[in-house]
Amino acid sequence: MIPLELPPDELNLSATLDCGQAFRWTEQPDGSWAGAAGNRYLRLRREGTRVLLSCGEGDAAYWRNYFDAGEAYREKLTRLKELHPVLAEAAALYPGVRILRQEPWEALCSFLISQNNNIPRIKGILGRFCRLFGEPIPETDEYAFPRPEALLGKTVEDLAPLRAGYRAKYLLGAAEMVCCGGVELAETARLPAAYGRDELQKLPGVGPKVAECVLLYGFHKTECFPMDVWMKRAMAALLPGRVPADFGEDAGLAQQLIFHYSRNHPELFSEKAKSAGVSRSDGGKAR
DNA sequence: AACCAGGGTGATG
DNA sequence: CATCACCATGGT
Repeated sequence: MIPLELPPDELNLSATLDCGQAFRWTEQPDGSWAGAAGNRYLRLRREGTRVLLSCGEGDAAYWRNYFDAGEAYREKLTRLKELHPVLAEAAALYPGVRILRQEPWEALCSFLISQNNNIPRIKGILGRFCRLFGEPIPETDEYAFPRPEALLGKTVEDLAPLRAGYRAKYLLGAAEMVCCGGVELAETARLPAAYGRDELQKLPGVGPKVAECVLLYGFHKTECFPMDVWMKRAMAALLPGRVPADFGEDAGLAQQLIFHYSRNHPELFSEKAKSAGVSRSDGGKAR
């Protein structure tokens, strides 16, 4: 057992592990969580001001980094609350949302699958992807996330059991370019986000939104701000006129808070609000 | 039976 | 540069 000293307002397990940034975690009947990242399996649970990790010392550093344990999110929230009342409300409702430090290739595949898809099915496809092409994780029923090399030479027919639909060819294309040239993930990690936006969008199936997700969740470029349909609705309805740059170096965390808030308040986006908000080109500033 | 789901692509004005 | 059908699949 590895204890992490992270009180609930520094790490909210459900809000972080089941909020659409990672897709391999499930809450257990007893309230604990189980899941995998990369080639590691983990069970964890909250106990008071600590989170207890069921793993050996050898994996402790990996998971500390994964949960971004070196960062004080309380201070980040304090800064974000100053920026807008809606952020203050969301931060008060959902303290402990963190930006996980996932591996770039895993994040890339995850958000390739995410396009025009829903979260339960994304989880299903990624689970089958790991089971089919990943190595078993010893002493567990889980499988490691497949390395891109595992896809070289595969065909869309080989990926048919995933039932990923037209997205299967995106996985194959990404593996090919990551392994054999065409896109530089190492440079993307080293250089500013602007480089990565261009670089990642060379990949088939990667547009602005997927690139932004991969940069934020896979490369921890914290100023990135993915704009999906929910975020567009939320911005128009709740923060009209604001743009991602307004949120600064932790825009990604602001995005996560707004996303969480809007998914938990669907009534804010009734049919009337939708048509009044999204389609308006003035950003909601008009009278 | 249509419509939607953390969009992207390619073809048209 | 804005819009639009289409893309596979599964759930309402």
